Amino acid sequence: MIKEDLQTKIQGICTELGITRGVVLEHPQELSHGDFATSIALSAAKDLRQNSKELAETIAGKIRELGDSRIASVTTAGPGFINLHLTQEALSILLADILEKEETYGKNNFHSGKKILVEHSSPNLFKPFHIGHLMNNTIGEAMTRIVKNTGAHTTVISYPSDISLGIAKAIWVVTQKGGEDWIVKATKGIDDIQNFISEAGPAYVEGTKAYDESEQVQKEVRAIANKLYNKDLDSQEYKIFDTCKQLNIRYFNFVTQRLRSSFDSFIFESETGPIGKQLVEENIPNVFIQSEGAIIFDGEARGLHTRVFINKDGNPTYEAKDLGLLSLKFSRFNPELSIFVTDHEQGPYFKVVGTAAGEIHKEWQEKTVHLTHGRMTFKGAKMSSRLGGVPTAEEVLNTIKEVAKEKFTERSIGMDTDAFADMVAIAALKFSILKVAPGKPVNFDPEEALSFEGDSGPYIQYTYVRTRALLEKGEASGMHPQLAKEYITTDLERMLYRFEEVALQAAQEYAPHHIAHHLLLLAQAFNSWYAANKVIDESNKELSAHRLAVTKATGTVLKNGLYLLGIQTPERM
RNA sequence: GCUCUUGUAGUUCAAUGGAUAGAACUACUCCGUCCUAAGGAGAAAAUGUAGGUUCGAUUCCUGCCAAGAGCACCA
Repeated sequence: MIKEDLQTKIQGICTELGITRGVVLEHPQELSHGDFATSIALSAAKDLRQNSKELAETIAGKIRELGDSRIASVTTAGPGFINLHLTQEALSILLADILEKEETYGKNNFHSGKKILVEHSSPNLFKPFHIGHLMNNTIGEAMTRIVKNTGAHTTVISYPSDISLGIAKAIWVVTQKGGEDWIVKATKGIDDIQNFISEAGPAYVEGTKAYDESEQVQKEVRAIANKLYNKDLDSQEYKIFDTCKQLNIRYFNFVTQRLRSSFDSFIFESETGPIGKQLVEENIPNVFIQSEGAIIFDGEARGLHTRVFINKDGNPTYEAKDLGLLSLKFSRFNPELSIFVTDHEQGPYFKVVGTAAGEIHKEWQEKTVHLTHGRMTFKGAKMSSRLGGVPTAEEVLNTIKEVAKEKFTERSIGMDTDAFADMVAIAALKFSILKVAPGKPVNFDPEEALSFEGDSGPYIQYTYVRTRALLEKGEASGMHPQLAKEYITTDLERMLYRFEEVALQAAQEYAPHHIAHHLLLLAQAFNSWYAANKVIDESNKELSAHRLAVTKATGTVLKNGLYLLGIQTPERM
């Protein structure tokens, strides 16, 4: 990467001058200041007891002496900034690199060869996949792709909750309705997962209500829960549970596929309890201690808060189950880095669990990275839900899709409108999540995301489509993308090569929004350039060929960038 | 109460301690165009508050104010 290369060279010069600080090269906000800039002279001036302006001039002189053919000019500015301008030849080489690599452009080897495990989208089976999961999936999928882009071998898993009192309640409802017979009816006797979910979705809520209202129901539900926990495979209830579980998993796969994400494996909550419990018991009293009849981790003694791992009844709590999950992750997949994504609210909770885990196996804590995302809040309660005000993922997607469809009928595109509307709807939603820095709450304004204007996924898709249309038109006129030997560089060309750096930064900081932000800047630069320059000009074929090459490079970067965000690129819209 | 997170244009978001705090939406002025106007150009608008560290602070530290979250057998 040109940035790293130049940085190393300048670092060498600075070290010779006795500067001990690390040189940081950045892109000045103002493009006219140059392609790269460093403020090393400003920060080092005091150490060396020198005037910062003079020091900047000294360093600039040494950089000029390097005679690097990529550097057009080295200037100093203000109190001691050093600005570098790249030569047109250097930019040409960078552009040619994009054109040559195409879909592989933007890859790096930051995690080359490493085994990385990612867990996200963990659903509560029997509860609908809701708006929160949509957010979790979007971030998890983007991080997976970004990490894969660094050369890692990734394995993606999900951790479905398949056992709880709540699930026993849902099974009770299904049993009341007629058990297996009802399931067959609800699925219309075939594999209609969607219909099953819309029929069975309310069961969870109904079960909770019935449970709260009747002691008899409570007794029956507990009996069911026992059968589930004890894996009473021959019981009617367990069979119903198993059928429902399989259908729910099918549904989960169905929804996540619609979102363009897939999973290599699952670890179920029902697997983690016994393992977690055993781990806790094996580590008394060095990690866990008895307190008030329960087994706890004394977080307060470590500056955190205390949590119960095994309750008075001797059952593992969520804490112990998460410990079991960690254990399974490392024993099954042996990752060098394990990433998982949850709601931001679980941050303090996992800090405690992580600390406890670290006292059992250091690597469990050291190799685990917890990414969190904020809650999604709504502006305007446009999307209703039968489930206590929390819209399901499908309700959200379908609402956006409908609006997208209306837009397309205006345009009348000659292709499958339905699939197409889905693609754009998902882009709008995902982008509105991913343009925000991680960990912050997302204020989702359906109107804004649906407007498809400004900072949006569809805006970038549209820009990409524009590049495709130009290239097609060029081909039709017999003009092929070809960089000119000499040309006047534009801001657009100077932005394209930065994508490599951005993709790396996103991986290093676990921050997909850097990519989203860069794509917006690039799309804007391209659209300005497009408005100011006629790309296909029959009277100047050489210039047209060059501009087509720049267009092609832009399209490549936009496409690769959207891919890393988990967003599809249409060829026409 | 204790702990943590967050306060940036009217709104939604950016900004590894650097140059004139960058976009988008909205309101305002233009471009009906010829390669896709889901576009482009222009003008207006912001760092919660009081200190501190620094050549330089939206960024680091402290107090205050405001919002959100977590804090014992739920998940």
